[in-house]
Amino acid sequence: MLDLKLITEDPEKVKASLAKKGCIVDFTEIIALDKERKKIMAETEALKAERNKVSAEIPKLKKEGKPVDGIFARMREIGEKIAAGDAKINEYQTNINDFVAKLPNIPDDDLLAGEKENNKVLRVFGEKPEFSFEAKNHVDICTRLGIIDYERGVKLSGNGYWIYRGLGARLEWALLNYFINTHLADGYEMILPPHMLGYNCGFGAGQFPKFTDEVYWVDSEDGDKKRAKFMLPTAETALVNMYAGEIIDEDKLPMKFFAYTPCYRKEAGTYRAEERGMIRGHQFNKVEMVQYAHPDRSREAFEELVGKACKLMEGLGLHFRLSKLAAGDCSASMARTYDIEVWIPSMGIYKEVSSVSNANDYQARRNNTRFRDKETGKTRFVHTLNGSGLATSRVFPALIEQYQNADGSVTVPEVLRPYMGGLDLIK
RNA sequence: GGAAGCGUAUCGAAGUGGUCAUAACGGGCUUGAUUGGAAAUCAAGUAGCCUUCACGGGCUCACGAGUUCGAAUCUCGUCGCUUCCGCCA
Repeated sequence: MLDLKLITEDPEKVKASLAKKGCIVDFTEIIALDKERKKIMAETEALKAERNKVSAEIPKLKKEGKPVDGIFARMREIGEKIAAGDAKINEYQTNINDFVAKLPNIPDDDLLAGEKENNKVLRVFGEKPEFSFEAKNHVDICTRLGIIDYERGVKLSGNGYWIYRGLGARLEWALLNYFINTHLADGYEMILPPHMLGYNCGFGAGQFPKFTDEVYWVDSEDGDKKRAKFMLPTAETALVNMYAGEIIDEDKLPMKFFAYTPCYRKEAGTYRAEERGMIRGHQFNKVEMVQYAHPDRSREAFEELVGKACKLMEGLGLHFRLSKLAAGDCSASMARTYDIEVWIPSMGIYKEVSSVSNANDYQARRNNTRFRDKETGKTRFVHTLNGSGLATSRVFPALIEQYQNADGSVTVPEVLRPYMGGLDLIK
């Protein structure tokens, strides 16, 4: 959520910033509405002040036995005016809120405008693996090894679901454990949040109202979405709302968390045929990192999260790259996003395994997460940052393909072997 | 799922239509006094939001609606908590 003050004070600047994200808005109406709202508010509050004053005098007059009937008539009139004024203010406020809630975040100044084509590769890690044999895709390899059961996954839940089994399940679990242990070593607090969340979480994270149709809803028998629960599409949605409405001690910042959860997404629409296997599913595993940072130090927090995600990938020895996203390719809530993309040999492209973002105060404003500034004693909004660390659903196939051998076996990356009882080869 | 009770500041809690919202009373915390230092004691201070150039004004007693000249207080709805009962991987 943007600060309305920012808009009323310098609408042209906000307009230009949002345009970088491809969001074209006109603020003239909303500014006029806000002005009118303030005017009515001033009038209504003057009436309230009068009512409060007179109300305080009534018991005194009654005690003295003076007549109060005339006062009552006047007060009734004031009461009606106040009710009308409040209704008007509410109506305007609701309209303003709805408008502002739909605006995306302002991108950081250094971002290029435009979409994907303006993303910039910052760094490439490792090299594209060369195969002296005909390399296979991960679906064929996994099926042959019996470590992913795509067909029976579909039998259970339909298209977009698969079953990890045997060494596949263990490899998946090894990845997650490797991520978890790394975060623990870095001093992050481990969180296992509920997987079903209330509407307010989706709103606070900035995903609703835009994406209400792209998550799975449960327990909505009366059809009221505000009361139903949805399956979290990422642990960020939970982590970023843990302190909603609270005022945090400045000493506690930065707060660093990570959570493992499956992520549930509708991913509606048809995908290109090449997105086979586990590249895009309705349920995938992810370890998510979140930081609550002091606004003056959130850029450092951002760099830390990017560094951590890269370190995890480097540890696995995979070929990948780090990109800085153009303004229009960042998600709506985010001021800045770097993507980590892994090379999928069979597809000949890089696929996202981690997205690290700084929301600045956008999410904190939506869910009212503040801290008390020690120097001024005033409250300020925190900055929230998140990053995958990492999502397995792309790492797994990349690993299978990049580590495949001529005989169809797959070498287990060294860093994962301790988590798999020392196993070095899946065959 | 059923029944009852409850929701007031940092915590416990008083207030049952106006003179009780910076909010009684008590605890905690901060500062000061006292002390060699501490404990104990004493004193002072311990919301957030909106609005205004400012002085000031307004709002908030879980949330929302209603009754009333006036609501923390009465009525209804929603949410949450506690206890008891039922069910249960």
